[in-house]
Amino acid sequence: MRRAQVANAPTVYDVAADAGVSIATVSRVLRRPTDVRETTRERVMVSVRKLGYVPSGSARGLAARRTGALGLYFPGFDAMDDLGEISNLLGNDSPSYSLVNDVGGTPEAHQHDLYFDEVLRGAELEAWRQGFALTVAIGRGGLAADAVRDMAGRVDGLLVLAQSVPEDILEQLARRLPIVVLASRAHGAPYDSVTVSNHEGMHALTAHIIDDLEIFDIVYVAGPLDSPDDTDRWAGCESAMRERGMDPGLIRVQRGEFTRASGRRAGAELLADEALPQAIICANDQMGLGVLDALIGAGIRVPEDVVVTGFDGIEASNLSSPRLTTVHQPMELVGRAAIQLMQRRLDDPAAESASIRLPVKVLLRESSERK
Amino acid sequence: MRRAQVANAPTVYDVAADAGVSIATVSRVLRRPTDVRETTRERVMVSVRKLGYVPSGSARGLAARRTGALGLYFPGFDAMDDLGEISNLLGNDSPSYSLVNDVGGTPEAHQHDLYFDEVLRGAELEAWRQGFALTVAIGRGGLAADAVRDMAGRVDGLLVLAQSVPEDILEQLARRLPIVVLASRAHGAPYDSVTVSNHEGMHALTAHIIDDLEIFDIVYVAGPLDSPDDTDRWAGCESAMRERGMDPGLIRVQRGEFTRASGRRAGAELLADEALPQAIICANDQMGLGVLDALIGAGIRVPEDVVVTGFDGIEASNLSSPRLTTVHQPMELVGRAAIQLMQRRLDDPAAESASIRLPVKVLLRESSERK
DNA sequence: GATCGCAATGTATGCGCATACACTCGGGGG
DNA sequence: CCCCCGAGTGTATGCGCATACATTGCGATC
Repeated sequence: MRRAQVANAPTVYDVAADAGVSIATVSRVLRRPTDVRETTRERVMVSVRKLGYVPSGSARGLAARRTGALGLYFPGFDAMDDLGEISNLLGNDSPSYSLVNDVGGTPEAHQHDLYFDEVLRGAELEAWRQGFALTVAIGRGGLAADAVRDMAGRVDGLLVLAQSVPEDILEQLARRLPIVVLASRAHGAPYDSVTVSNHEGMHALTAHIIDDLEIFDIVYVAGPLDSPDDTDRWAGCESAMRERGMDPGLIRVQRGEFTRASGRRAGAELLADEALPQAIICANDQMGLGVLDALIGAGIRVPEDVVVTGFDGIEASNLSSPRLTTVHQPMELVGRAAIQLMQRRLDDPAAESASIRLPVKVLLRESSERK
Repeated sequence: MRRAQVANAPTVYDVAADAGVSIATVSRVLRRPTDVRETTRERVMVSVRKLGYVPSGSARGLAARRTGALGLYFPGFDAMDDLGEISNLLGNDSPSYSLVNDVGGTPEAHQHDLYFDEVLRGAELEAWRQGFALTVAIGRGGLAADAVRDMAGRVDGLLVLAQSVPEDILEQLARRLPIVVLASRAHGAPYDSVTVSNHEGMHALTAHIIDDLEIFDIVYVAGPLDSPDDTDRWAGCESAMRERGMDPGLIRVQRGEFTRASGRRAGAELLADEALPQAIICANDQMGLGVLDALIGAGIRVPEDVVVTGFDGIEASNLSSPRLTTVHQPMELVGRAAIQLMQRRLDDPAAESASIRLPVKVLLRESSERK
C-alpha cells in the first residue's frame, strides 16, 4: 500500500494514477519511449510535468542494478585539522569586509589541488558525455578507507589516484566493481590505468639540456620516494644521461615533497654550496617554482646563471618570471581517458586490463633559454 | 529467493548466512552497533570483512529514504563543443611527447573554473565533515535541465550557482528537496542562499581609490548584465561615489563578460581614446588582468600612469606583475557555508529560509600603489 | 470468418536494505 | 512460583522502480 508522502514527492504510482496508466507504462515512457504509443507517451509526460515527478535515483539504482554514477577519489593531504565550525555564519554582525595591505604577497595555493581540479574537470566532462553522474571524495587521514568504501557502495565504478587507497582495500573493492587507477601503471593488478609519459617527457627535457644547451653540471630535485610519477621521471632523466655516457650517479639529488616550500628549501641548500650547478631539473613545477624563488631572492639570474625546469605544466609555471620551462601533462585528458576506460570496462567486464599512456608536451620557456 | 550474483557482490543475506544471524542483525551492526551484543557484533564484522561486503547505496537510500549525498551544480559556459572522442587512446603508437618552443605563452586557464574549483573544495570538505557524499555536475547547454533533474533524483539536497538553472525548474525541484543558491540573495524565494559582501567590498575599494589615492577620473569595467554579482559590485562603486558627491553617471562603463579576453578588449578600447583615466576598476580579476595585459602591452605603466583593480582574489591576480589589487572572496567558505546551510535545512525542513553573507577582504597590491 | 502475430499495455516480482513489530530468554519483584 | 520487563534477536514488510511475463486488441492471413 502506498503511504502518504511526507514531502509529497510524487512517485511512479502517482504519475500512473494521474495519467490513467500502469506504473510499467510510466517507467517505459521514461526509459524506453519508443515502446509506448505516442499518444500514451504524451499523456504520461503531461502528468510527469504536472506533478513535478523526479525518479528516485535509489529506486532506479536498486532495480536496474546500476547507479549510473562513477566515483572519483583523491587523497587530500590532510592539512585540514584547523577547521572547526564556521561560527556565527547566520545573521552575525561581523564586519562585511576588511582592508589588507597585501604587499608581501599571499601564500600560494594548495599544491596537489591544481592537479585534482583539472583531472576532475576532464572526468566530469567525460562522465557527462557518457551519461554518468560523478561523485567526488577527497581522502582525509584515517577514515579514508571508510570513505572510499562508502563511495564504492554507491557507484558503478571507481577512479582512484595511485597510492590514495591502501592496496588491500583496493583489491577487495575490485572484486565488486571496476577500478581505474590514475597516474600509475598497474603492473599485473586487476585494474585499468591511465598515465602520462613521465619517462619520455623527462628524457626529452634532459636531452635538450645536454644536447642543445650543452650543460653537463646538473642537479636533480626529486619528489617523494613513494611517488610512481617521481620514479618514472627520474628514470627518464637517468636514461638520457646514461645514453650520453654520463654517469647519473654523479648527479646530486635533492629530495622534496612536491611542494613549493620544499623547492625553496632545496634552492637554499644549493645556494649554501660552494658553487651552483648549471641546471636544476625539478621533478615537478611547484618545486621548480620554489627553487626559482630561492635563486631569484638570492640575486641569481635565471637562466643566465642557472637553468631551472619543472614538470606538470601548471598555470603558475606560466606566470612566473622567468616563466618556467616544464613538461606539460594533459591532466584534463587524464580524467577523460579514465572515464573512457571505465566505460569500456563496464561494457565488457571480461576485457583484458588496459593502460592508457598519454603524451606530454615539453614546453621550452624563458627559464631555460640560452643562445 | 536470492539469485546467484552476477559479479558475486555479497549482500546482507550472504553476510547473515555466514555469521549465522538474521539480516536485521547485520544491518544493525552496521547502523546502530550499540543495539547488538558485543560478541554478535564481532562475529558479524568478521563475516563482513571476510566476504568484502559493501552495502548497496541504492538499497540503503531506498529503504532509509535518504541518499546521504548532496549535489553541486554549476553552469559550464559551454565551450565544449570541440570535443570529439579521444581517438586511439588505447595502445596507439602516437609519439609520447612533443617539444614546443613556448615563448609566446600558452593560453590562460578557463575563467569561471577557478571559482568553481574553490567552491567545490569547500563544499567537498564540509560535506565530508557532515558525512555526506558530494555529487558534482557542470551544466552544458540545452540538457542542463535534464542533468539537474537527474541529480535531484539522487541526492538529499541541491547546491546551485545563481542563474545556472531555469527558475521554473528550480521551483519545481524545490518542492521535492531543499535547495541552496550560491552567489545570490534569494529574494523571497523558498531557497536558502550564500553570498559574499560584493557591495561592501567594492564600496570600500572605491572609497580607497577616491579618498586615499585622490583619484576621481575613473572607468568601471562591468560584467554581464544578468550577473547578480556584477549588479551588487557596481552598486557598491556607485554608492561610494555618490556619497562623495560624485556623479556615477559620469563614469564610463565598459561591459565585458568576466573573461580575460573581454578585459583586453576593454583595455584596447580605452587606449584608443584620447586620454586614459587615472583608475580602471574592473568587476572581476580576469577582466582586470586583461586590462593589465592591454595596458602593459602598450607601454603604459601600472600603477604610475593608471591604477587597475579587480575583484575575486583568484590566484592569478597574485602572480601578475604588477600584482593586482583586488577584493578577495572567500570562495572555499562559500562552499562550506552552503553545506552548513543545507545541513540545517535538512535538520529542520520547516525553518525559515536563511541567507549567509560572507565577508570579503580588500587586498591592496602593487597595481594600485601610490604615494 | 477463424487464426495468427505483433504491438501496446498491465500484472507481478525482486532489487538490498532499514525498521516496526513480534518473539525469546533470563532475572527481579511480588 | 508466576509475572513482568527489558535486552537481544528474528520476521515481515515496504521503500520506488525496472522488467519478465501475461494479457489484450487489432489487422493481416488463409
